[in-house]
Amino acid sequence: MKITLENWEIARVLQETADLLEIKGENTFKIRAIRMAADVVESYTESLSDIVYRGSKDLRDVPGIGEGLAKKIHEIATTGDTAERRALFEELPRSLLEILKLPGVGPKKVKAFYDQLKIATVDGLEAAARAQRLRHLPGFGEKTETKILAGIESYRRDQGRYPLWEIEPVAEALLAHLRALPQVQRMEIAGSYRRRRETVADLDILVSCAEAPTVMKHFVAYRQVKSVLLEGPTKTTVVFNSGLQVDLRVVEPESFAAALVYFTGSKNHNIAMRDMAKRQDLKVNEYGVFRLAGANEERLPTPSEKEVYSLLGLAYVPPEMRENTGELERAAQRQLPHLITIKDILGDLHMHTVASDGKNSIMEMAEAAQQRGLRYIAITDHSKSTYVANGLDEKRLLDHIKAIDQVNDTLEGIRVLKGLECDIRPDGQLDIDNEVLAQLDVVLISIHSHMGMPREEMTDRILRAFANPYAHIFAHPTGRLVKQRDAYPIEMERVMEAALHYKVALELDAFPTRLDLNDVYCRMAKERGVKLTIDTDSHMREHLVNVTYGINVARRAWLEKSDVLNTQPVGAFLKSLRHW
DNA sequence: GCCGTTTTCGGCCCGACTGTTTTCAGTCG
Repeated sequence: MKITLENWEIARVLQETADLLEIKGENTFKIRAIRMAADVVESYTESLSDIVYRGSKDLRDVPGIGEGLAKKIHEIATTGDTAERRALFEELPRSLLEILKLPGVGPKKVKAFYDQLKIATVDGLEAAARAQRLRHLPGFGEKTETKILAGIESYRRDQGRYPLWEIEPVAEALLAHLRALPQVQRMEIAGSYRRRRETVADLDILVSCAEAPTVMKHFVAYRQVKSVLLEGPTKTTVVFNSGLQVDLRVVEPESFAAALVYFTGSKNHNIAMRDMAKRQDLKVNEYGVFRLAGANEERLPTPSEKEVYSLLGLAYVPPEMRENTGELERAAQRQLPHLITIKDILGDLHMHTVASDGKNSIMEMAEAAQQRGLRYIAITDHSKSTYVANGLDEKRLLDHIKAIDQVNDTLEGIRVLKGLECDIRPDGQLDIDNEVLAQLDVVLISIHSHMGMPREEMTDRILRAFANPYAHIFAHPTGRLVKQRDAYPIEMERVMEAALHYKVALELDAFPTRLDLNDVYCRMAKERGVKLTIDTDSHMREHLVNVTYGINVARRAWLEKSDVLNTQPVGAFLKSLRHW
């Protein structure tokens, strides 16, 4: 039977294999190779399942994948698992993987607990620690026992990764606290926060200051700090009352740029960059760039991040691109894309009013958009199938069209387009008559019901909707909600092919809980020549600011102005619908 | 297990901090 796995599902099997091999004590470089391959798979913009079934490409052409991993991936794509992983699970209980997730517990400790005390679960470990049985193991002591109990507590309370939009105000407040110190020269939030990932696991704060101890003291005294995990002369780690972990690193001013590159990461970007440095007899670390000459090393000046990259023969790489997904090769060839910015967005094509489930009138939304500098918007209330949102039927929609015309008659400087967010019924038909759709400027189509359909049926349903000549833009294409709801299963390769065929644009819905399409799929669309739109899906005028979260995703997907339809003036934009 | 202007074997990024150690292994990022 043919099974279809998304790339992230294949990546997870590989990561688990790596975890198990690590507990077994296998060669660390082999493990690293598997983890690297898993990361490559997860961000790969072609379906590996598809490649395997079609035989359309040699997996060994993918960077980081050679003979062995190509075989493993083939096996996973066709059977869902590997014989190797099954054998490992015969030997080591699955629950060990959970122990491995505990902070401060790595593969060596997991192995020691299991081999010497037969501990296989987090509960078992907790009981052993409470009974003071861990301290007798060689290399362990009383403090380790205490730390493990604390680690278990934080793991149980841990909410994992936090959405970026939730963390931003927390981060800003902390920066304000630190900025109050006159000794602080430069300060930046680095890590995945700066790379603008949709969620972050912790905050990495970088400060340049000649008096590190003063900054550390001030940091630890912050009112949100609940406990201190590590405290050294240059690095301190604390946990906030909310459970968020925050790292502070203090460096000398001359090292700030190199440290910023290092702490922004990602890890794989750093590894690849340092590897490139080594080939040029250079060394890169968080203190600077050094030229190696025999036993001596000469420190090269790095006043800015741009200099750090430049010394390695690279163009400056924007933080959002630093994921080791090909950006370094492009930087070496001076062929980095010119990433889209918020200023490029001239229109917003997805918003609701009091006519369906919005909080403001057409006029209020238009005025708010105009204040933000937009040149056009589309009012796209729900259609009748979304009855929980008071969706419009044909008659109410026709009245709404008239109301939009009236706003256009009275408002200068912004154009309000007549639109609809039209439901795709389970059979793939749109739920509003074509003769009414024909009177609209912009028709979004989207799925709000029957999300549990099997992958193939769901894909067929979407493709039938694309065939409707009045469908312009497929809104929030996967239906996922960040950390709340997985995407409904679809065959993304087929959806993209059809989008290109019918010239239906795909939406990047910037609403912070959606961010749909995500970064990997947006990049996939760009590579296939499928156009996107970036819209806020606003339900009140205050939501219009959320476009910035869409820009975050777009930049991570390497999108340029030309990839996004609503960067065009309104006339060109309207002509481009179904004709890009 | 991957990879190649040191190539098909022998390398594989680099450093901070902790706890248990008398010089370092484990963990983390």
